[in-house]
Amino acid sequence: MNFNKTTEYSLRILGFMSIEEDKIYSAEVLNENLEIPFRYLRKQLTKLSNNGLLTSYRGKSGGYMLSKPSKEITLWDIIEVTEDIDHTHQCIFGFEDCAFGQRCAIHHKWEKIQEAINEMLKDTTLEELKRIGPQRFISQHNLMLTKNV
Amino acid sequence: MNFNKTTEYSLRILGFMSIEEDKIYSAEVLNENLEIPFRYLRKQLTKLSNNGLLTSYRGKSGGYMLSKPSKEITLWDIIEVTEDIDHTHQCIFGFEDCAFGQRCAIHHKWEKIQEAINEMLKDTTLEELKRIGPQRFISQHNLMLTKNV
DNA sequence: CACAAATGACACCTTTAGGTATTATTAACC
DNA sequence: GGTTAATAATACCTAAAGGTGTCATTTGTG
Repeated sequence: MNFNKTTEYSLRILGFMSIEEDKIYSAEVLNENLEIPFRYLRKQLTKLSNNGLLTSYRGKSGGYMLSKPSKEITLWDIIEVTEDIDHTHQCIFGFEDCAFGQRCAIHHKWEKIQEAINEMLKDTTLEELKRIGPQRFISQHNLMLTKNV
Repeated sequence: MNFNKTTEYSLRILGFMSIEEDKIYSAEVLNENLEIPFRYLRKQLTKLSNNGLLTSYRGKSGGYMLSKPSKEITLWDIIEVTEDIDHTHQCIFGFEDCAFGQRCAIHHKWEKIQEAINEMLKDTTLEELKRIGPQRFISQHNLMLTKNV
């Protein structure tokens, strides 16, 4: 009952980038601030670009920037890219025809929760994540660095 | 954002068994009624037994039975066996220290949903699943059989 | 134009969840 | 007690998610 690592990473990346949303961030910089394996981070960034969440700038002094104002990017938008299953209507038993056919006994309960989740995801924008503040992310990194001192 | 197959299967198994909760069901019978690969089903059943949700009877005319009245087994009990992560307090960003340390901006929203889920899981017992009725499960199977006619 | 510093594409490796196969053990029933 | 029909244990296989490595392409700048 949680999101996969790819979603987690994407939320972290975009959350961090929304702190200064007009800035171009290189993969290098993101790697220094977020705890995500460098190659995988790179892969993710290209994916997020290809799916229109980021604009990428190639060549020297290139990098990535949010493609839209942070307040126009919802968590839902992000998750649509990173989780490929349809999570709007799913039967807790995993029966194919449950969502639209015969309902299982606890379907209504489960549906209510799904709706609450979806609503939350659609209502929450990256703007809201700014409040995390840079120190939130950076502290993680420093923690690792200071260990080596 | 959903449960793994193992959880799904377990809910299906126990849901089906709660229809006639005093009956002993063999793996064979369960396999005829639920769409779960036989070997994997067997494995699951042993696991559910080892974790106290089912009582197993070995030898001829053996099988499995709910270890407690269905109204005393919650979905939570089941999920505790089948999903090994701690899903009570998790940061949507996957930061280790988020749950009890510095909170991320949307943590409270996420926490509310988690609580709703947990509450639902703890409140719902297998008793409630009886209402699915046998035809709910069996129809799935018949669907496959009739295809071959 | 050449070099350096960035991303893009694509193939490959690793770990884990999901699924199989085999052999051992148990217990009812003749 | 032997046979048969069930579960138990354990090891192995497979597919998909997570993670790496290499080389090509782009672009700012001396």
